[in-house]
Amino acid sequence: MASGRVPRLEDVARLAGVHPSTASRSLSQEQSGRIGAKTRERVLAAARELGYTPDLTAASLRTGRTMTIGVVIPDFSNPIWASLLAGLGETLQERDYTPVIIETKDDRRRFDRALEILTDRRVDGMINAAVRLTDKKRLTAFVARTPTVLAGRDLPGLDVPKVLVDDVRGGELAVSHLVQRGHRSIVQICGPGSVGPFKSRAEGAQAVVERSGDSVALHSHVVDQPTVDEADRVMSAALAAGPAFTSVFAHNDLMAIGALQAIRRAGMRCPDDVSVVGYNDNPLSQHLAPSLTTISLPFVQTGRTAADTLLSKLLHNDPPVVTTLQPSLIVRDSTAAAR
Amino acid sequence: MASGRVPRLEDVARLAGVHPSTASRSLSQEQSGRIGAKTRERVLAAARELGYTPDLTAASLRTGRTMTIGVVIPDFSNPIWASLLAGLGETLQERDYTPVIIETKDDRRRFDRALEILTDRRVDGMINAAVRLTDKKRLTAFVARTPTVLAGRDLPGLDVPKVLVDDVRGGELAVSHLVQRGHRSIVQICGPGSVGPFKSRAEGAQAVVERSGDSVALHSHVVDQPTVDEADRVMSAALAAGPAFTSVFAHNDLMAIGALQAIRRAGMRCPDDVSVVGYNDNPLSQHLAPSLTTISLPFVQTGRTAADTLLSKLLHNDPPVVTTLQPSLIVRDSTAAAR
DNA sequence: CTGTTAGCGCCTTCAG
DNA sequence: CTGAAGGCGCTAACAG
Repeated sequence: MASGRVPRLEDVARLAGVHPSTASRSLSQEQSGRIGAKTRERVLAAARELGYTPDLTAASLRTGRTMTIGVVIPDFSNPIWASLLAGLGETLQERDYTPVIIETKDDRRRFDRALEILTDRRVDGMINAAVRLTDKKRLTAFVARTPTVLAGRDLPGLDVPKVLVDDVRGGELAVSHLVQRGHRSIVQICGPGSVGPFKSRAEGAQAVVERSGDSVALHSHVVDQPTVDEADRVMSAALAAGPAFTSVFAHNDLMAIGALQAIRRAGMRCPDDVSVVGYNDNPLSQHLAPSLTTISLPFVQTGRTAADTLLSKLLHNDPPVVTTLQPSLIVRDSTAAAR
Repeated sequence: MASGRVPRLEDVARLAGVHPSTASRSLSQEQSGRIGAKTRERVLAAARELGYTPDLTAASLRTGRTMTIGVVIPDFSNPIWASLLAGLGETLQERDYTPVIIETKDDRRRFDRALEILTDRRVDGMINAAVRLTDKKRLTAFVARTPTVLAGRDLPGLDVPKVLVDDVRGGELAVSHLVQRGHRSIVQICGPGSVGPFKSRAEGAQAVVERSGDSVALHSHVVDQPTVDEADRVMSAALAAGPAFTSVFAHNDLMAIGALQAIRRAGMRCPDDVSVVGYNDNPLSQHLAPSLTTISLPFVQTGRTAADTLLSKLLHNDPPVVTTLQPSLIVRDSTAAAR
């Protein structure tokens, strides 16, 4: 019943009547130039007949390359990382690299474990989208051994290629949109400060306020987890304390949804009473009621560029480059002029 | 600068003053019983000092096991698969297996490519949550070589362990909920029939209607892609044709969102004018306005059980088992009594 | 309990 | 252009 042994190179060689090394060369992309066309054809035919496909893991022992790339992300359940994976997966697959994807849940132990697993598997490189500002030490050792690209989250002082988004600018876009619509009192719901992009968004927000010369008040709240429920809690408290504000900048769309929920529960309306700006432009955000004004980030391109950058390091040993992509404001129905 | 060579077993052995194979045994879980406590301690110390960690891919050549499990899912961007991945990832990691995750986008070529990649990598097993009813042929060959578990989607006639959800029951739950609330005209938005669970949901819906003895009308529309936009399109058309219906059963939450959107745009209200039931209980569905009545599926448990089932095959060669988990109805605000 | 030996499947020198 | 030989790092048999 079981289809018997998996064929090896030797089986192909025997069937084609050549030496295994000749078979190997015939099947490899690089070396196949040095092989007679007829021999090569015979070998390919034999391989096809047996259903032979080379054992990549065995080959890696000899070549020193596993053709795997570690990919570390915070969370499968956030669709923004799905876009990143789509971008980089496509690019890696074109070069026959397979991503080994691990999620950290922004948990320190899981992050460490991820690096261990990637080390044990001898991945040829890593794309890391889950670094926190507190991870420098443990990353440094890894990075010394394995080519690494940071994607989406920076770790200042780590000298590796990076593909980043200008989150300071993103924070500016969000808050200046509100200011331009006449809002003078803004509540900001910040994600954890250990995550670089959240820190940058807050900086951008602050910069706008400062440029406005004290005419705008920014009330910032930091949550431990950037979730719907946490934002709901913060927003409810803010509303209960007396809504001296007319707008909200949430550091991601999930938190914006939490804010919307709290606003609704308090019997107020968005955007009539309170305007809300999110961040990330999650796929569903445009389908909410009201549809969410938010900051869109080029995640697919981030993934693609991160993969390109890593491959250029791996294949041509190119020097580290930092690419910075730009966010953009998407105006929808959750923001209106201040009342 | 670069931390030099990656240490090998030989380096550890030399530092500990033992033979490499002794070092190997000391580091392995299984064999370490047959080693003197002191020797073992010396080896572990040496390994720690050098930062040694075994090359899993080299070891696999000898052991014949790669300690990798292929995981095939339709789509990273759908959070239900994230839950599946969470469940199975946890379980696999406990046994030192690493998942190699590939998405198919429910595209035939990508599905084939996924199987090729997993074959080349010599994964020890596969958990496949992306089979379509049309995939039997190409799966059969793979399954003969590699232990496989089907998760969430069945392929009748394929004799492998399966962890399924009773989607017929799910369809029944959804539609009988509507019937009990007095709805006698229901629009059903069906996902592609090549995907087993969609077919089953439609069967369940039909069964309820038949049991009602022709007192309920079910108008079914099949879409190519189970997306927000497709459902919006179908729903808009249905509304334009004259809303002789009072309720909608969408085969997943995304399509329910599309339906809600179309209803809103047509100037009608949910649940006042039209009730809507979704399927899957996406994380965001409870935060929509109105919050979505839907069918909840145990995805985390599906993942966990699939991993357990596969491991029991791998480790104890247990015979194929089919586990069927039950869906449950979550009543929220998108459904009300028929007007 | 530990050392010796061999070889997993493949690719890559080196010869011819 | 093809064959011969060696070895990547590790672990499993076999001795002792």
